[in-house]
Amino acid sequence: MARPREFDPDEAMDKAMRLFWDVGYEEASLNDLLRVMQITRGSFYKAFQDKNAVYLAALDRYNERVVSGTVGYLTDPNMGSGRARILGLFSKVAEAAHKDGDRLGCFLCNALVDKAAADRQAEAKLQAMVRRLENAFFRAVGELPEVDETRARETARGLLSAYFGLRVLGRAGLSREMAGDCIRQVERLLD
Amino acid sequence: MARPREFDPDEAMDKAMRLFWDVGYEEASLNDLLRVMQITRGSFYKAFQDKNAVYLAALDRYNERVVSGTVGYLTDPNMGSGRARILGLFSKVAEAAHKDGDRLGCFLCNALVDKAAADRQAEAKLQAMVRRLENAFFRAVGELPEVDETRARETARGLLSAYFGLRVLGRAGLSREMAGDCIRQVERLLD
DNA sequence: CTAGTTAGGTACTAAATGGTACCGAATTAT
DNA sequence: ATAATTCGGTACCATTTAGTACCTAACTAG
Repeated sequence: MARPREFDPDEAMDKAMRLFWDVGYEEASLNDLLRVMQITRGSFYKAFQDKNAVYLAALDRYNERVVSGTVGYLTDPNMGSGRARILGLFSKVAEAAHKDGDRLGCFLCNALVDKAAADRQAEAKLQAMVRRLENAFFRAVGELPEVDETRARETARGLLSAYFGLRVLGRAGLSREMAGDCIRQVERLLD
Repeated sequence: MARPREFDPDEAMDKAMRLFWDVGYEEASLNDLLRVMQITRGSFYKAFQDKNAVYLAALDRYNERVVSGTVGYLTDPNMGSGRARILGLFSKVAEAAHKDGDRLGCFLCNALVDKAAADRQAEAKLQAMVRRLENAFFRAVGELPEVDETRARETARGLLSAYFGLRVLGRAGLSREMAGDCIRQVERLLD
């Protein structure tokens, strides 16, 4: 009963997420957002609330799309042993650090560093994602032979920390050699 | 042969570094800087070049003061065995994450995430600091029994990644329990 | 065909941004 | 004392910021 939308809000949100992911909240100006989303101011404020709401939505989207993918991979018994899945994840992260000339890194990790303290809503979302990742590692580690619950939790947290560390080093432009070394250390945590 | 400065540029730079450290480059407005440095616009532009130059100087300062301190600790034979120094460093990091309600984290780590891609001068400084830390870990690891050069380099890089990981988790407000678990995993890398 | 409704586009606003100009104040060399 | 010089403070500047107002375009229900 009115004029239909000429853009796909879902696609636009996706572009917004990518921009926030890449450059963070402050560095992404509204004009930058409009450019990558390929919409104008009018459409933006009609379809969405404001910049901050879009940022929070981008975090949700990252959780639903990317984090869920990672959690799914880490906990999918069809993708090999727990050990293989963990190492596979780290290999993919290392590989991504080399393929993306953009050095995207991990939105969660980036956001933890540059937005964590500021926004309470964002912080809650970020902590939830951290917990999801930790629990996914925990489940994968649980499949290793001879690990009790306590040990599995410890290892999961060590892996989580190693994961973020690799992401940060990715932003520093780590060499293939260095990535390999980091992964070899992760391997040692699994023995 | 002129009016003397009424503030200590060194102290002011220190305050500037703290602010950049805490909130990053973009989030620290010039007014914020002037407030924490306790000087006015006139003094700022007389004593320093511009905001970006102060940021770069803050990175240098962090390198000279904090990174050098960490490197010194990691490589000082008077501070116990290589193993003890490494674990001591991680304990201090975990402790800092709890003492600072501010959740400062590590300026290097923060800057890698939110400024790395943007500024070429900053990036060079950051990569130099990363190398210094890696080499410090390498020297400490070299003191462990039964490690050859290759293995020491690998371990050093694993530790570097774990270090940044813990710093990121610190920004997420990690629990004391979680920090302990992460450190226990670091311990396993040293066996 | 028309009235009603919503989207798209743009001119605009108030506030904040980093940076400059320029003034008076404080000091020193003569 | 005075000239020279640098500092501290502030008014100002152009630009950019996120957000709003409002008009026209496009569509649908009747």
